[in-house]
Amino acid sequence: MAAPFHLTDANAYYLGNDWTQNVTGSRRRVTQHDIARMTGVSQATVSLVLNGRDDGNVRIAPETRERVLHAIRTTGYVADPVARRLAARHNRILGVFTYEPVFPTGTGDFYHPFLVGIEECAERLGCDLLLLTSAPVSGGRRRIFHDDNRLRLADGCVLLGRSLDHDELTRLVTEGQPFVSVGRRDNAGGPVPYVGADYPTATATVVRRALAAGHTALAYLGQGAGPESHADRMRGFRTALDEAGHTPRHLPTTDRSPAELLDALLAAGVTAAVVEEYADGVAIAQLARERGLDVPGDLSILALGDPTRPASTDIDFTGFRIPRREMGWQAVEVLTGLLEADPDTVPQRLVPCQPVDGATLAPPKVTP
Amino acid sequence: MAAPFHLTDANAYYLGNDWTQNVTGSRRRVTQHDIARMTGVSQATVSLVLNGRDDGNVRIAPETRERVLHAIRTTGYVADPVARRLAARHNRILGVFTYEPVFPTGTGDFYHPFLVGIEECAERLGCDLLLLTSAPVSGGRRRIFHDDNRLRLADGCVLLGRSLDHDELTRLVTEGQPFVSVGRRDNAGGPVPYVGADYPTATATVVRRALAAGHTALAYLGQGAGPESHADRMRGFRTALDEAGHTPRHLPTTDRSPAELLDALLAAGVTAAVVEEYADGVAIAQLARERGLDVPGDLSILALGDPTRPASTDIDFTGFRIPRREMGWQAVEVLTGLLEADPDTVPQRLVPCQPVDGATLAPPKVTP
DNA sequence: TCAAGGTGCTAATACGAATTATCGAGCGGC
DNA sequence: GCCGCTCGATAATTCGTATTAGCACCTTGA
Repeated sequence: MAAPFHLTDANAYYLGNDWTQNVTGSRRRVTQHDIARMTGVSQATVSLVLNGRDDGNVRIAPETRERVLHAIRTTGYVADPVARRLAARHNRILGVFTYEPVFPTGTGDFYHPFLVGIEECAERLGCDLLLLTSAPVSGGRRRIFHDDNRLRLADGCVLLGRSLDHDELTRLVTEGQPFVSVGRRDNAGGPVPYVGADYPTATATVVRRALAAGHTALAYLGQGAGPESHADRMRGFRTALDEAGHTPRHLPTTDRSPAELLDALLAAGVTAAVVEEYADGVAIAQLARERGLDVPGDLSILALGDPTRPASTDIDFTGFRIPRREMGWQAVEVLTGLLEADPDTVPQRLVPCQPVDGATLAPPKVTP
Repeated sequence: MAAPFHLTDANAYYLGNDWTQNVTGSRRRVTQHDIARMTGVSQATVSLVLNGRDDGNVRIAPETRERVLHAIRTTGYVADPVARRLAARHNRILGVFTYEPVFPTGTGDFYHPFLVGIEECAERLGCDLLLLTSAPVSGGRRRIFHDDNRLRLADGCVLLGRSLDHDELTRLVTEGQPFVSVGRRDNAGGPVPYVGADYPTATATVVRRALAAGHTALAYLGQGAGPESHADRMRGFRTALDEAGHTPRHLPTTDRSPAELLDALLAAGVTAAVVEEYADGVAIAQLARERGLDVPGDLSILALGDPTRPASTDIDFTGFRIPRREMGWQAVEVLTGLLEADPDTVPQRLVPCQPVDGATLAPPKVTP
């Protein structure tokens, strides 16, 4: 296969075929130079007019300005963003990098809400979004850094992903690449600008609700370690229980079937299960009901966030919602703040999660 | 200012930290010029080595090549994609323009499947995607052309939208902007490269199934005109009925309530309704059932494509599925084909729709 | 010994816009 | 008539890479 896109003067662009050549037969786009020649001024003047410069050092006669603007209007000239970026070092384009496809096919469309927020904010700020889809996959995930990395085409970059690669993060920090991480937020060769969900607070709040309902035997189901998102939930869980003077129990889920987990819960006399992974909550709840248990009567189940894996259920879990759209929005805010070196921008943010009332929390039954 | 490894109070450190400066304190990246000075060669040589040029006109001594490569490796030099693009006049970036937000919040997420296909193909081809989100809204929709249009950053552009603006399309053609329209496909000041769904064939197939089931009184519900997607369906409908020698009936939906439509259908003795708009099918079916009619026993309903407006129902309509993902994929293929001026690329394509068996088609009851 | 040919590299320039130092013209004041 | 000043615009340079013409040097061969 011939290398696609190898466009030199020898082929597409300049050869002019029916499909990419314009009606006048010319193959070059209009440049500032063209405008300049048309209006009898210099390229510099065109640039100055375009940028509305009219300060102390630079003055353009209104008449000239009008002539130039008119030519621009009639030719439909638009500045080449690439040249602009090279010369001015910015182009109001924001990169978006994910470690998985941005538009996943699965139902558990994890990135979508983030993108909604990112797009909303970008649109409001007049920025375009560059999806770094070309990053080659190696070792099962996309890599930011490779031989033809186009990150720098954008002014800065939003990183989306449940597990960002630590080394790549480090390299970004080291190279001074402006970026914001959505989710991941530990240091990597320096402080990392991030927008995360406030899992500790949200988890603690949920746990306190369970405590208020009368539960004393609560267990945390999940890893409780590894990614910050997990460790943070566990931390919130611990905090709330410690406050109340109850023992925090931890039931690791790795390599255990829902049945084993449920058995373990019941054997330990747990009345409220706090599940890290939504899908685990679904499995446990279904199994419990199949066994004739009442959820939440016999067992309350609290879900720490929306599904990240596809999980279909009609159960309305009590817990919280991860503010993904809001996080996307704020990520763009942080990024543009960094780019403008705005001292008022807080570059590390935790966004509160939204509590979900749901129907899986009830006071524990009093053991006879 | 060295980055501390342990932060007791991270916030204290944030103040005054330059978040876009790299660790060495220098803001400048390594350039080919730097490499050249380090190795005692010229910038041109570095470029030649980097591009692996070693043909008739250009020769580099293996020893020199190694020296340069070594310097590149130790400095971690990466070519600036911006400068590269400026010189090469292409950048493997494909623009994606939609007339509505790319990531709609509504449930009827119309663009998503297209985007999935577009991204898949772009990833395979090593292209990045530029979402033209900064297009300002005027007159209720986004405009491609405006004073700070960034379309030209991309090599070419995929146009998504149920109703592309004819004038803007014309301008794209006139200016010789490489683009592909997904959906719309009439000429606009010249032939328009497009990827569309094969509505005529799909509709005719559905109608033939109804005919095979014994229906003879079929009616087309919908505009049947206007956007090509509507006109095409109508055409397929007509073709299949003409073939079979039955009268094609048309029931325009504009300004008519579902009740009126159902009344009209029944009054005309129609046994199978072929609905242009999924949502109309839902409304009619529900109403019919409320009135005690059996769907499909008393009335078969055939849906010509997936919902474009949000419509929730548990009815499993017989009809066809629009191959949106496939269309997105092929749009990228066409676009890159145009860019490469590949003579083998067919720049106007109709993709077959996937038949859906469903449960809303049954033989008509024999009238006593 | 001199032309022919090959080898290895560089100087110069293009790409398109942004920016700065500078220049000429016009004008008023003394 | 000259200085100083403002106004209006331009030439020249920058950004980092790609490309091409051509130069200097070497080796052959006759």
